[in-house]
Amino acid sequence: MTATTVHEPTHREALWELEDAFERGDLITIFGRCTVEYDGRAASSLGLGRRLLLLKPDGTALVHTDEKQKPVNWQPPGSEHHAAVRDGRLRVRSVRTSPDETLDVHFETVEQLSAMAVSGRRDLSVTGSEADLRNALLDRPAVIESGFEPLATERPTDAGPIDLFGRDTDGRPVVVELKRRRVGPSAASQLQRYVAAIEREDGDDAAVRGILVAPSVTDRARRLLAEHGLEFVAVEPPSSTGDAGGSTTLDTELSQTDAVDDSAHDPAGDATGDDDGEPARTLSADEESH
Amino acid sequence: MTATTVHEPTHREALWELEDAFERGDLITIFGRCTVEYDGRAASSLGLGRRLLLLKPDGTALVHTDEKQKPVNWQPPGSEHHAAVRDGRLRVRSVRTSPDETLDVHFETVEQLSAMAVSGRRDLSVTGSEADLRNALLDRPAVIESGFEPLATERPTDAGPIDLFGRDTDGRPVVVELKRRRVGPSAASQLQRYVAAIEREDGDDAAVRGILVAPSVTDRARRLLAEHGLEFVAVEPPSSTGDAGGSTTLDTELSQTDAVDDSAHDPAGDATGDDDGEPARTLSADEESH
DNA sequence: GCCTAGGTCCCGTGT
DNA sequence: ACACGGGGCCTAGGC
Repeated sequence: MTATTVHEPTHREALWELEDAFERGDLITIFGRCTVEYDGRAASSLGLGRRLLLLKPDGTALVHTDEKQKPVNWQPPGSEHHAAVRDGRLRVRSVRTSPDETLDVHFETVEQLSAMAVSGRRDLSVTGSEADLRNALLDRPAVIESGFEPLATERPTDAGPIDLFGRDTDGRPVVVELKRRRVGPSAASQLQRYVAAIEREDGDDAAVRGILVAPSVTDRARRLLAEHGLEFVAVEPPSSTGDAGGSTTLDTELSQTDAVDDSAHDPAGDATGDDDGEPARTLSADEESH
Repeated sequence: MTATTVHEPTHREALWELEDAFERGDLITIFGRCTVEYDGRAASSLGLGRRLLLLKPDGTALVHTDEKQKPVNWQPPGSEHHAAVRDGRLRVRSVRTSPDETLDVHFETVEQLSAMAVSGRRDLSVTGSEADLRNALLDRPAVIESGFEPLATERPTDAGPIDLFGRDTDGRPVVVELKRRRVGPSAASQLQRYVAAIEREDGDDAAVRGILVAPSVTDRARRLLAEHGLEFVAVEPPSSTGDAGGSTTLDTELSQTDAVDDSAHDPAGDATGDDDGEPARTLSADEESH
């Protein structure tokens, strides 16, 4: 039996169970009527109510209600849990330093307390991240633009690391910013920062191009891109189920790879002139690290 | 008794309990050996292990291990929970649409299943937010700069809403961006976007000033600010316990309000020239919306 | 420890 | 619905 539960314990019984569970490194759930106070980076307080407190052996504390994905109050990993009986209530206090933060949960009554031994893998492999998108594009750089040659990923600049850096067929440097989902103004600004940084650093006469690669872009972001002569290429993230126009299931082979549309990019700079109707291409990311 | 628990139930017993709990709108916890698969905006899978599944009546599903604050897998509010016995395992499936997402948790064995009726307030009042900082500054605009006159908050522009907009003693428009914590490059870019937008819209001859108000700024962000002629004012967020130099406890009265330093801001633009050692001022935000 | 940026971000607010 | 930005964001990766 790896899970022990007590119902309606006295505060003192609950305290004993808690101390034992802390000792064993168990995952602990406490359900009961409680108040919650937090003070640290901000401050908050929560009146009486039935809630679930989750205590992890790594120092995490989570207070959950019946709504929302995020806990109504919490303490990050690395905190220290302490339990005590004060003024007829069970007080569970979770504290950490740098920054100094304290979470206090005062239980008027504990309806249930459980302790469980957790085990097993906790690392999961996620597909569909921006890194997957980057790898897929490294395999098929022509999706960005026919003849695009990748030179570096995460290239450092004064303004931060560039997702993907390369050169176009004319030999002009190209800064590529990747996003796994629809982008807003901040992504446009981010790309603009990087382009400006490369222009300052390389200082070549050749103008630096900036291309935002994402599934789609908001109107405002599109305008901001245009203002700075930046470009946009629509690409669905790998493993996305969403499709724009009866897309086929993801194959390892991308269908119209070299049908990159003959419209030459205009060197003038008022780019982003791709037709709006252009459907986003879907990428697969079967091969890791090629 | 508002919490019911069954230990080591058969899958069929667990299923009955689950259906009842769904019906009652209870908060449910299931602890046992399980695998987890997710497919939707991304995709992931997680091998066998002992974990805690939390199901909320609002459709939220959370899979927690013994580490980290964030669940290892989850489903947002609005999803629909379904339970079934398949291939000798208890399958809990949480599904939502737009975007289409499915979370499957397959329990090989259920060690414990609990259902509890949650109640009580779930809204908490947090102090120390950016809005509190804004209100404090509206009460004491001289903290930003002697003679600064606030004219609008959340003023809309082509680039998005400006936190605080006003005028300096020379009548020049001032864009203020507020941050409750140390800022990096993105905040500098954000401010720059807003300043450019105001310059385009108002189109006055008077140059638009931009001031970033935050507790502190990174080197990179400071350089970016300087490049665009933007300024920085150090202000601690209200209710912060952190102090730079034996700060007093937060009073409603701010101590050296009008000791704003006589160094006139240079109209040239290579600003941000405040001495680095300048200690941040601490604000209180006692009065809401005065 | 700090810095930088991603995230199945979540979440509230406005349109 | 989408859009936009805040968050006690959290978390990972580098330095």
